[in-house]
Amino acid sequence: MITDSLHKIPLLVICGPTGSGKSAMALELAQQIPLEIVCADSRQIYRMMDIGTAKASPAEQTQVLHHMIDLIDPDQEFSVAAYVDLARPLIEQIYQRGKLPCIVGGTGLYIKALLGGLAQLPSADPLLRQRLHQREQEQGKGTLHRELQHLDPQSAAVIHPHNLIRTVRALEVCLLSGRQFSAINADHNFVEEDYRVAMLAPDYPRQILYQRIDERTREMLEAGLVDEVKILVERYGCDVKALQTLGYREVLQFLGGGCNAEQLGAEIQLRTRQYAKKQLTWFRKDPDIFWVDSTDRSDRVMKYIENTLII
RNA sequence: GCCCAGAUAGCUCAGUCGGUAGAGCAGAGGACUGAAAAUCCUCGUGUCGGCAGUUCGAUUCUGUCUCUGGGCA
Repeated sequence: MITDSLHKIPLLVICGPTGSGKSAMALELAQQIPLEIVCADSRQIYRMMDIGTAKASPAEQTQVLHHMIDLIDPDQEFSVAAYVDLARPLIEQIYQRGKLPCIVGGTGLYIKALLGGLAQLPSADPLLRQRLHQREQEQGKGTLHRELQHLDPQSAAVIHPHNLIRTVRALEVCLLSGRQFSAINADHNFVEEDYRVAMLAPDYPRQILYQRIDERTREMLEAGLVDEVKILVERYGCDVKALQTLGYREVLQFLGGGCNAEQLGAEIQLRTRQYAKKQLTWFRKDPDIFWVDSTDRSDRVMKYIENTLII
């Protein structure tokens, strides 16, 4: 058993809410352990979205190699599955190079899928989705959920009728695979274990975290977030999904005259704090995460990493 | 100084024809398997501005005081 686990690739994961200093923690650890960073961030995937996603600076990217950023254009579709497919070989290669792969990011689902694998589900079918949404519009709210109740009662019981996006996805899976969404998931359940994992998350009192977020938002606006959004809109219009990103969405409103400059800052800060809270909900339930007190200057973290990863 | 309108949850306000109150937002908690920075769910006791009066009973009616708008001097 022990030898079996030693055959697995060691993986350091730094997760946690936005603004908690995950990247800083990774860069600091890189000075002690040779590592390469694999971002787990659903928005840093996009090119041209640098300021608002707090992407690592060019200087930081030369200091330590970063992967899984700037992969696609803002008008392209992306998914957890694509993330896992791209990240897994990368992790393997980093390990072959004699470096420790270090996952850094706040997209909980991406990390979960990377570590636990994904069920054998059919991938997204934009046309089918469009048709389903249209049906909901034409035949009234609740139509799709009732349909799901028929095809997959278990999923319907778990997915709230108001949650259209998840209802559509469940229906999509049922229709494309001929099997129940709930049944395929039950077969899998995120239980693959391909890596030896140590998970860290920077820990701050909620109030301090919120202060950090407020400050970082100010910095983003000073750094030209509004101009970044303007360029995106010029090139891709306002309807691309990437512009539904926290911060970008609010700037879009501002550009449309929906609020003034002061309100814009306050609005982004508010929404970012709410997002951080949501991330905390996600990560808190993971018992494997080692929450690192930001004031802790001891070598506890290094010891924890060494013991867990056996490196 | 006079007249009018307000004062109710952290904020904006609704309401109680007299039986101690409720929405939105904020906040907190939660769900999450190819859109996840998305999407969705749950949670509302607060001297109803102070004091006095009428009343079995006042946040509600009356008086008065304080404060905040607006108008007139």
